[in-house]
Amino acid sequence: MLAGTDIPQPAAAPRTTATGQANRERILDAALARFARTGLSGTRIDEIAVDAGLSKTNLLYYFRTKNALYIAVLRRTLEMWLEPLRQIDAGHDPRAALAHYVMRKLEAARDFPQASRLFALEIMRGAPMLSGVIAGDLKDLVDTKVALLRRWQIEGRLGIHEPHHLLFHIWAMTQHYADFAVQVEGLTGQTLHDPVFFETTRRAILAAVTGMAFERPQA
Amino acid sequence: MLAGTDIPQPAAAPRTTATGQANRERILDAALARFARTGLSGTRIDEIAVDAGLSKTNLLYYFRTKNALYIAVLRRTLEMWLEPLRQIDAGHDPRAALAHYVMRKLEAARDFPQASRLFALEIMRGAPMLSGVIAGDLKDLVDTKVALLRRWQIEGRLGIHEPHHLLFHIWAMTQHYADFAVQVEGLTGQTLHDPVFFETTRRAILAAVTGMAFERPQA
DNA sequence: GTCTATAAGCGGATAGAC
DNA sequence: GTCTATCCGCTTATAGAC
Repeated sequence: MLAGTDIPQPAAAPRTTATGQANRERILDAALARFARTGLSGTRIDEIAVDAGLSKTNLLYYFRTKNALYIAVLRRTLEMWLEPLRQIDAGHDPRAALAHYVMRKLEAARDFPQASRLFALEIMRGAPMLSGVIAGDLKDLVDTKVALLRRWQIEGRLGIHEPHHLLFHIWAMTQHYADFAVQVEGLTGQTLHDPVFFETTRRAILAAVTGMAFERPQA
Repeated sequence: MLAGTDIPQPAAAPRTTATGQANRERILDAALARFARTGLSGTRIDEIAVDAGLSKTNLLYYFRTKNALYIAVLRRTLEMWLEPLRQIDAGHDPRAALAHYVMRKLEAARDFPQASRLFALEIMRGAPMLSGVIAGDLKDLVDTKVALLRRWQIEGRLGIHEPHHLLFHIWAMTQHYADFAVQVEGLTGQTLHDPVFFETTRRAILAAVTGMAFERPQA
């Protein structure tokens, strides 16, 4: 699942499993919510503890340091972040595959905006904890998908633009609604939780993707 | 320039102008670079001081508190952030206006990525310092441009998608290359400073915009 | 596993001389 | 305007009883 290009594994904390396993989960949930909003340094460990219904000391029993907790959150969220991209595969029609990918990513932006924001913050500060993943697992995955897109191009089933940009732009547009939700809501009064707004957004993104992938380029 | 929906004005600091005005500038530059990377809480005031070639105490002579400095940086950068959008106006052909806007935004992503990141971080933490701007100046500006886009739609010169999304997606795609530059470079080995990469990026974005704005929607 | 201290350090901010 | 010295609060982390 995660190879040598892993997020550094923090010193193991007690895993004796019991009610303690539930605590662990609640801590990770609370930590994700906080870290995704205020970042690593902007988040206080006792805020997380309160959110999780524990004392600060007790939290530190489960995760020895704030940084270890942060890394644990990053690891737990990573798969959710990578997974939708895995689903693009040669078995599908390019158009259907891209439409499906957009749908998955937009659902993720609606249902798990924190995951998007967590990685956005991490990447924006230079990805000190994720550089290995970006250069490793993510790059491998992206390279694979880019190769597939190129094959589709050669077969004439996809437009001429550089496949990397196609992926970047799908990420950019879908994640925008998670990362900048405050701005989107401030300017339109709406969120992806409104089914009509969700659908309008999805169609606009799809039109953009279609423009990149399936239309004849202009002179 | 900035109305009642302003960023809160911090207590005035000495403006006696001299060599001190130059210091002021250097502090603001250094602060922008730091804040745009590590955010308000992740940035230490003495790091900024060192970058600006001053002592921490001396920095605090010019800006009484870290927060006041942060607000000053935000204010100084705001116009750069808003300006490209102002240039879309009725005098232009829709296609040319959008192409010009994409160009401006992508140049900004290349030349002033810090501005983009600064506001991205601020918005992601819930925009505590910018909520007034978003609800005020930015909303007014966006509303004006959206109205223009709608007029173009009625005249049949623009596609059927919600104009807000057109703007959001242009922001998302262009700013992606600033905000996620580390990831883009990690995955492609390239940056917008490479003229070929810049041009390829620009064309892909334009194709997306064209898909949203000028192509017949699919069934 | 959870609690009550408490240590330890960092970083923002002030006082006051020069 | 700039420096030295210092304060003080906040936050992470530990010690050790229950």
